[in-house]
Amino acid sequence: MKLSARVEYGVRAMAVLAIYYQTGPLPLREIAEQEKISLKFLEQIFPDLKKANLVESARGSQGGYMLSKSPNDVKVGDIVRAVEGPITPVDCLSEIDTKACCDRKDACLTRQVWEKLRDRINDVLDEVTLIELVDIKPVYKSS
Amino acid sequence: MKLSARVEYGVRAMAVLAIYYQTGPLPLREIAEQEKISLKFLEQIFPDLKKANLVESARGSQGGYMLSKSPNDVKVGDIVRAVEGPITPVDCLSEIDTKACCDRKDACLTRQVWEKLRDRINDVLDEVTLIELVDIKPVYKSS
DNA sequence: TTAATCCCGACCAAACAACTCGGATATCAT
DNA sequence: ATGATATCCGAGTTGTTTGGTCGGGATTAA
Repeated sequence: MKLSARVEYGVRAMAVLAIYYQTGPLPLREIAEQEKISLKFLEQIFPDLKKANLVESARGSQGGYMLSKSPNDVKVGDIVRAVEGPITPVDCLSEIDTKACCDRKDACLTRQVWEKLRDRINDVLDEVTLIELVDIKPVYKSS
Repeated sequence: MKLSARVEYGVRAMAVLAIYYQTGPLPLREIAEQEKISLKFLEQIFPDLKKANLVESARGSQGGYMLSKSPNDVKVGDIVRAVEGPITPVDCLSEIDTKACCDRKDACLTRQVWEKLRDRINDVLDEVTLIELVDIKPVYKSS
């Protein structure tokens, strides 16, 4: 039940883009520096975000990436699914890969739990948008 | 966001044990056959279930494993945590491993989502007990 | 033209997952 | 006692995944 570094970095990077929303394209180099993430690794992640229409890119000098819609409308779930693919706690649940499923589909005692789990995970991740990540300022302890 | 085969097998095995509750110890060989799981692999999983006091063992001939409490009282979450350890979507959240956490703990924008996610996952898994897995008979399609 | 940027594909080392193997030890039935 | 059947224990193995790196190509603003 771990998220990959890809996802973690993807969400962090998108949060940064949310902060710089509507200020023109932001180069990955900037994000990499701010978030201490390998530039080359970020370069691998962003094509996925682009395919999912979450970001737009501008090539060449002064180029970079920008959100393709308001931070309001970008759910964390969108990012996770874009970067890691559909969320399936067990392979058995993936629609495409029905052969990997247990043969006795109907009799499978555990299937229901994993379905419930999958749905709930998607729910939580879809409840939070980039706005919430960026807007709610953390409270610094005075002690 | 995948569960390991260990967990999947662990839950399936515990479901079998639930069916045979109070009929004496059931050898892993039986479970392995019924669920088509490698015996040797099961042997690796069960010590964890025992450490978590979910099962008791009887050694030697006529031995095997049995639930140490009623299927009512065994939550799927208990099994998952026993077999895979505490559920932490990102390392940053594990209490023990605070050094792995981002230095700027309070300022971390994404932490809140992962905390929420972790809590919800635990909630779902704790809502379902072995009884529900075993009691609710699946509906076979007539078509 | 040059520097910055996205884009693309290959490569790589370490970690992990999912087993397998070979026994040691305990216990019951005969 | 002696097997047969179990749990127990630790190490080895094999393939995949992860989390990167590396080198360069294509594009564009200054």
